[in-house]
Amino acid sequence: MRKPEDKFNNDKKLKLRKGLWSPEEDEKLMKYMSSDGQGSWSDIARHAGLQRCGKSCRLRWINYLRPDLRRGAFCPQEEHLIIHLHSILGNRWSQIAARLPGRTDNEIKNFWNSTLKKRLKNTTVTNSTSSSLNNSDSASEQIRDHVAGGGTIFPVLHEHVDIDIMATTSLCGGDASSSSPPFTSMLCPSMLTVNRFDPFPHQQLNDPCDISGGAQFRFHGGIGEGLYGENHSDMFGLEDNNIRNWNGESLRMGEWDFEGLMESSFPNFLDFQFQ
DNA sequence: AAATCAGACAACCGCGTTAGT
DNA sequence: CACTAACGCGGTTGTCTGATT
Repeated sequence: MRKPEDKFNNDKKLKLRKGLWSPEEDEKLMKYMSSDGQGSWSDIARHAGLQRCGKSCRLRWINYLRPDLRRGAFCPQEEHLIIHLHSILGNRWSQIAARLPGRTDNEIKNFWNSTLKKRLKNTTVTNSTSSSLNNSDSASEQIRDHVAGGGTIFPVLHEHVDIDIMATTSLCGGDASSSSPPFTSMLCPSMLTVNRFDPFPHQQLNDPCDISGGAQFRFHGGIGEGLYGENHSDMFGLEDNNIRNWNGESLRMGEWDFEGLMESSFPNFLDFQFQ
């Protein structure tokens, strides 16, 4: 046992709040995390004066209050990255989130289920009238199968890629040559070998693509220019034999099963040519 | 203007894993 | 080694909000 239950747990049994967080609760948690943010989550919940279980506090912090969160709409680049990562990793949202700076697994999961899945399904239906799509994940499964078989996702997705690349310029602002790169530069090989990403990238970047002032990342136009400015920090979190998630924690549980696949699939990704 | 619907997002729940005793 | 609290993840549900009728 990590820590014996103490008298506090008798108190907490009175009643724990559930449901949406109030601004006051947010403030309490924020204040506590910024000053004494240590210990187990149940400790934090108690000491911050919250009538919440530790689990709820953890979730609130990770998904909403964390200062390094990048909030707002997903950039087209992020969308493409999610699609590709999902094609490789499946519903391993935490692993996908670990490669998208400032995004949470919950956010990505919601985005996938509410937006991308439908869009991909439509695209796939449009592109392959011969195949039937009976279950809700068939679009991503088709993509995954395709990637696993050595292909790229682009034959399936090229229609909306064209659209999104067009949209990139207006959505992300800045000059199109630097902030709206084609995929070939977005996924340049250097991204696969450089440093793991900085957990607080907003401290060193000023990105026109940023929407809300949270964590940021940028895409440069040229091969050899990496992400995260001068650092070439790796949004894919690949470095040596160590990988960390967005909280800076080491990943566990067979995640390396996917890293090889990740690396081997990205060169295929680069085969794509814009029309 | 009110009712309904759909999409997006926030939060909870259950389960597997980790780690301390 | 067994037990158990804490943690982390993915699936699911609940709530809110804007669009449509």
